[in-house]
Amino acid sequence: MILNPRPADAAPAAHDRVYRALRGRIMQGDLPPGEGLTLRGIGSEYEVSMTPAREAVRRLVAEGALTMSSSGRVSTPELSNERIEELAALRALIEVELASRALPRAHMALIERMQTINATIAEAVAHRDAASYIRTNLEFHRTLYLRAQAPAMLAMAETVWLQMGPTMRALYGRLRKTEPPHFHRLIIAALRAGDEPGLRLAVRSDVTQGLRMLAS
Amino acid sequence: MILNPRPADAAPAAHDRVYRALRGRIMQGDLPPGEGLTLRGIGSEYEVSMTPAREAVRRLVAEGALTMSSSGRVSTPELSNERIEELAALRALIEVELASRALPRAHMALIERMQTINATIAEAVAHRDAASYIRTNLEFHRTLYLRAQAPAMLAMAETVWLQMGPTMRALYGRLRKTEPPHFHRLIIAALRAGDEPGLRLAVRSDVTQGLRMLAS
DNA sequence: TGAGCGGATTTGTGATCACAAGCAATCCAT
DNA sequence: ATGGATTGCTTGTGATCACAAATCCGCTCA
Repeated sequence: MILNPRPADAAPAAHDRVYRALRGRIMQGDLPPGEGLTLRGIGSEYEVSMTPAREAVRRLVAEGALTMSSSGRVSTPELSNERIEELAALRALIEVELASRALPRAHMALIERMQTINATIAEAVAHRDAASYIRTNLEFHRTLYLRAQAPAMLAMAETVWLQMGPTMRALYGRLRKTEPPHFHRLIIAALRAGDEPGLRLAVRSDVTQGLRMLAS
Repeated sequence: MILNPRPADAAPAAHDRVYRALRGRIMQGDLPPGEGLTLRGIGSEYEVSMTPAREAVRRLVAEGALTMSSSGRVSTPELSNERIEELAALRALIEVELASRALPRAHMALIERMQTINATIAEAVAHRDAASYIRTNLEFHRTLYLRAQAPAMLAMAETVWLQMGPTMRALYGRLRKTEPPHFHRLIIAALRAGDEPGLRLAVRSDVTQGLRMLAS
């Protein structure tokens, strides 16, 4: 019985390649809010026809990563403050639960890996590299949450990240921040200590800190 | 400035019509888990070509309402027990928050409407009408959550419902239940009393009761 | 100077087709 | 009679095209 008919080295489907490329760019804030996209433009950029471009866009719209006007034009979303607050609240709910579930499985090797990622984040902050900052920050969280063994929850969390991508870029770009992430150290400390309430608080604080930037 | 260029009475786009029809059938448990779907079959059923059928399916797959094998075949998902537990936990997290946000805005008219819906649910239970039960049960919850004024959260909750649709049908179908929903009365009572902790507990209990059916 | 208008262009939508891969029923050899 | 190869049908994918609607740009007229 063949379990995985598609070999790992096979060429991925065109629509999936386009989807992944666009998704990565959106999630790490490569595209500013309100950026317009056209099917023919995407198609020529990735050297495919309109069909796979349309499927990739449709999927991203379904995930909330792109918005579609009533006439079918697609663009990156421009989030209202209310929606940003909602998405931050969702992050807090879901990611606190993910962290809590990951805690009993978080061994030393994982914590050290997170510390390494955290060092990379500090570097990105020092170099004012917003894209690298966002990408590595998400990697920090994902590394922890993968241990929760909860794929549906992780997928939900990533969907929220995706929706906030363009806005995050705009927020961090306007910010003159030099200090490395404070709450990440608290997260790591709580993991070491096996301190579940402390971990929940640290994750919630880290996730909602963007809101404070917004309010200022 | 034209805010909504597409009049309300205009014919909706074909792919959207197909999407809505399939979504409704999946969410209310019309399709059993593991049911296979074909693009040409969907197309002929709704009298459209493969293109809109493909877009509707692609969107439902992105939302987790359908699964796609590595060869591209689509079917309703057969959820593992671990995934059902995850989805129930997500429902508990998100819907408790939605209920909590709706509480201060829940006026008498809303509570009475929910009681009316609850009566319809009792009828569905008495008639052993699983599809009507699921549909009306979701309407009960949605009526409350709409008051939370949190569209992103509501969308997330609906996505979870969608993923559980086929499985819910299978669960309720195998159940020999005659009593109307107990926790719905607790929800209504907590709303009347303005009792937030009680409301949170009642919603959490109602949402996770399916898990107990699964364990038995 | 600016608002309204008309045509040219861009853009999304849906249908159709060619193609390759999957799947199943069939047929043959042992 | 049974296990395995093979043939034919089914299915998803991607390209292309026609079409309608939206958008944009330049012009005109107040």
